[in-house]
Amino acid sequence: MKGRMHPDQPPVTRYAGQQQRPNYAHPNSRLGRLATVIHRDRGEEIHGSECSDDYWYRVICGAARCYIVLPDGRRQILDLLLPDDFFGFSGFEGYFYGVDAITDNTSVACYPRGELLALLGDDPAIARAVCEMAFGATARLQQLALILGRITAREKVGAFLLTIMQRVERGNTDRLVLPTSRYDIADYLTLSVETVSRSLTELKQRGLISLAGPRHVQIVDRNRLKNRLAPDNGQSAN
Amino acid sequence: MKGRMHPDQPPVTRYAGQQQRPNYAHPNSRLGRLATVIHRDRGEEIHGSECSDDYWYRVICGAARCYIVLPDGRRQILDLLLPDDFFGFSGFEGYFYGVDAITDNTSVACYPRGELLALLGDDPAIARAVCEMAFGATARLQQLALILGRITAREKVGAFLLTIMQRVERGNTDRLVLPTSRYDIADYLTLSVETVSRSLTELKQRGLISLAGPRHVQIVDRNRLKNRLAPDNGQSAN
DNA sequence: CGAGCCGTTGAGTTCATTCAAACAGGGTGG
DNA sequence: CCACCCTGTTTGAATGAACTCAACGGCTCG
Repeated sequence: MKGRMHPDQPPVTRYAGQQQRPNYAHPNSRLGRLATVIHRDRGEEIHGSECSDDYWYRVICGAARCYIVLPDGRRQILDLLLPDDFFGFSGFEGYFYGVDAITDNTSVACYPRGELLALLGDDPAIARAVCEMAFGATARLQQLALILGRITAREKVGAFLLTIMQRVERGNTDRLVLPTSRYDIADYLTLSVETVSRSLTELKQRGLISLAGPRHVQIVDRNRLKNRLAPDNGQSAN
Repeated sequence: MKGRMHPDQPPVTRYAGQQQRPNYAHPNSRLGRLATVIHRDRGEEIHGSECSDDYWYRVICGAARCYIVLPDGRRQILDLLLPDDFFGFSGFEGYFYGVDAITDNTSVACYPRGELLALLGDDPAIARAVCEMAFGATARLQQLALILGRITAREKVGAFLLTIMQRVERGNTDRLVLPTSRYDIADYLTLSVETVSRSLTELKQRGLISLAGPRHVQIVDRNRLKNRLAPDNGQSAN
């Protein structure tokens, strides 16, 4: 659990914002002084709902998963956080939720909710920065809802690959090193691990992607991956 | 299609924020002057992606649905907007999206994205208000992702009922008048209409809810509805 | 080497979907 | 008043897809 798990793990310094974003929260800014920075290796808990306060989280380097444990014991990952991504849980008092590192050497800034809210009214720059981070979180959640709304497992996995590729590689290339395990993908897409695995091999066999090791993905046919992965269902709903 | 659609529709003035929120955007405030207010009846389009600008939307009275049309023609509803709810699409350039009224006499304020962003740095009060609206949108999207993450259709429908009940009735009662049709529920939960209908009748037959007309729902057994609707799966995931 | 985790593949079952039909309610017009 | 249409909702039957259970290979680490 400690050392390198996969020799092909990506270097954790890669920049991964959705749009370009200012470099908020320098350690000596007002926002930065509010934060508690936590360093963790893969699989270790960064924060959980048993902590006394509610927090918002921002990944500094590495990657993290924000999840909720459902009443039936399953784990739903609500967000995958790459550097500069921001996330806060809202209205989940009854549930257990938490943030784990998914790569080694991950650093996360934790902002106490109340104090962060109190700062909003004081400083327009802070409010603006927080707004933009919140919009970034909203954008990722919209993407997740859209992916979860897909019908077939192949479509979900395909949309996941395209989305995560956009965030990790910023659209510069067709190759991707996944920061997530199959289990994390499954918990993110609400699929079983087996189905994720089967979908990936099927996408490979259809020539839409190619795999070089479990985490090295190359997009071969972007259009087919984006548009119609279901065999055939052309008619609209409603 | 014109007059009152359901005589039992709740008065549209009911307050429906997730947490208590200030009354932003009075028509004569800076934020209010930015807005274009649109009035629509049930089923009419409020705004769409063919419009020249990107907008953020806030429901003043009535109810609305924010949706995206997927490449396969299906419609995914990303948010149901009740009074004072705020929503903006992010990063869906390739897709068709829109906002429709789902009750008669619905009014929606449309804020042009660029101008709204420009205001953020100027006025801390505006930035704070926009922040809180964005957090509200984030909270609803998290709830949606959590609901979509459920396995069975019964669980999805049950979670939907509890969530929408919380938002419409604010937890004061066990009775609810749904603002949505079965079709809207289906597009929100990514289910077929038939499955939504079947799930509701099954929940009724199990004694978890009771139905008086298609839109009158009463929660009978809140705990069972919340916790385990699947027949039997006690073991934890992971 | 054995233990443990991750990933893949196979076989059988469950469950949501599609296709199809029927019913209820509102509205209109003969 | 009744026939008719249209929308929304419900129910039935059959198909198909993802799930569970199970097993195996690869890899790391102790």
